[in-house]
Amino acid sequence: MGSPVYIQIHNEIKKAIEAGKWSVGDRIPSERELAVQFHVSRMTLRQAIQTLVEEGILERFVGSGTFVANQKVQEKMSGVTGFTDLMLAQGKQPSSKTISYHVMSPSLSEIEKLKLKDDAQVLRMERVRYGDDVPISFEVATIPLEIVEGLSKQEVSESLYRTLETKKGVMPGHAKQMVSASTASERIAEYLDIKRGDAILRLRQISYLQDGRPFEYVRTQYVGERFEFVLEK
Amino acid sequence: MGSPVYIQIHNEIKKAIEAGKWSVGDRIPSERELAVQFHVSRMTLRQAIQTLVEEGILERFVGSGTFVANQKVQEKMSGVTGFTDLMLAQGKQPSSKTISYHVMSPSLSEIEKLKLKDDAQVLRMERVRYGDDVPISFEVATIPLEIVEGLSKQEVSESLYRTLETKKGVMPGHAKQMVSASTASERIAEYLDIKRGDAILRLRQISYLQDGRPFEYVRTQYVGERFEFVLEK
DNA sequence: ATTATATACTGGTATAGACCATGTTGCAAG
DNA sequence: CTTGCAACATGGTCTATACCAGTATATAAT
Repeated sequence: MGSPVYIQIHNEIKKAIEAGKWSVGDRIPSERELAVQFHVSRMTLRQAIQTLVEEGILERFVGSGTFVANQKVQEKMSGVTGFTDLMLAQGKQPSSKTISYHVMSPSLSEIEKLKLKDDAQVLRMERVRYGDDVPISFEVATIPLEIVEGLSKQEVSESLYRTLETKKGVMPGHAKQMVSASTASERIAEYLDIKRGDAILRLRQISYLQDGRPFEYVRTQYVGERFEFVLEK
Repeated sequence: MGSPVYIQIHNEIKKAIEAGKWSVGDRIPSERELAVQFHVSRMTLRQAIQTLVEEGILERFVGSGTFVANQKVQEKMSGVTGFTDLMLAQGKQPSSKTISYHVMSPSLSEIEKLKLKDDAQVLRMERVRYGDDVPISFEVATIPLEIVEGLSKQEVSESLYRTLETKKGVMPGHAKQMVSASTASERIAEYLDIKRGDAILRLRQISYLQDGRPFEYVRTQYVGERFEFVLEK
């Protein structure tokens, strides 16, 4: 396992809570107890708890203990969740067509956004996304090769987020999104079944793992007429 | 005196930065050096640095050092704060021209979004917003009349958020935003000094007070070429 | 039974060391 | 002068321990 011990413990505790070992309001064992259970020092255990507190999953009270907080599930999905869940949440059947799928040397922009080493290779995918068989977006996704090593094309294409959690034990953290507007080029218009010059909502998203490493850079062009981005803040 | 040592150190470093001892981009002494200077262990010193990093005042890079960050005031503002602060945060001089300013009966859409009673009146403003004298957006803002009762036109136009806090003691809470893309109509293109058909980023925003009452409904059309919406999640 | 008090337990702070992976730098080899 | 590499510096992680200030609980005094 590559990740630090406290991240591993963080993940184990999080899973235990999700699995129902403790419910909202329950007190979890004390730091000293957990430190023994996980065979680490209390300071390390505290670091794991700290990250869970920062995520709002746990609450601490001196003298009383550490408790499971009442999760506010809300908007945090908006950025970090993928297209698939987004469509399903709106009752639409998601599908996609892969236009290209190549390993290549990254562009300067990709090197910068993904903080790549000069000699790093990336996987670049172009896809058209559909909701109920209507084209919704054209996207170009770039992923450092080291992230997807050992994963099949299907695993990467279908649901990268879920695959990363399951197979690699790494969890997406935050994401940075830049939204702007433009108009469709001839090529994109063809893919999206619209006319050249029609309105396009552009979304550039850099997704980061919990340790801060960027793992995906996606540039998406949404059909303006068919897509709306909802945010709560 | 009562506060923990790491908070005291936090304050001292923060003051030193504000006093100009280090500027944005400067590297501050290493953790080991500072630990000696402040007569504390490195772990304690790290805790002080940690709080400053969380506040966005410092940035850390392994192998390189710890640096004074260029304050990104940005994102949490993005929704609930107004245009004025948004521009100022990006170092641009905000200004605006009011196109219209009328009290009227609300449209059906406005009644729904602002949860108005049937006989309620609203204030509707149309404005063009500029950053450094370049047109950035055209917006239509609708506010229930009861919210702005007793406020001058200037107070409403200039910075509604600040005025509400100061004069009425109510604080904006969350906001819901819907983002989409379209192209400019003839009228809007003229206001924004672009061509008909140019890309427009549309933002519809409903802002709520902390008690959950909606107090503002704004529809903004941003010039696609001149505006980018940055989000972090 | 109620109230006071002592005790045990909790998370919060702090220490002094250690090792690691990565970034920087200066020196040696070409 | 450039290149490659070794030495060094830096933040990141981790240990084992200690004491503190709050909270909860069992115990003793009323």
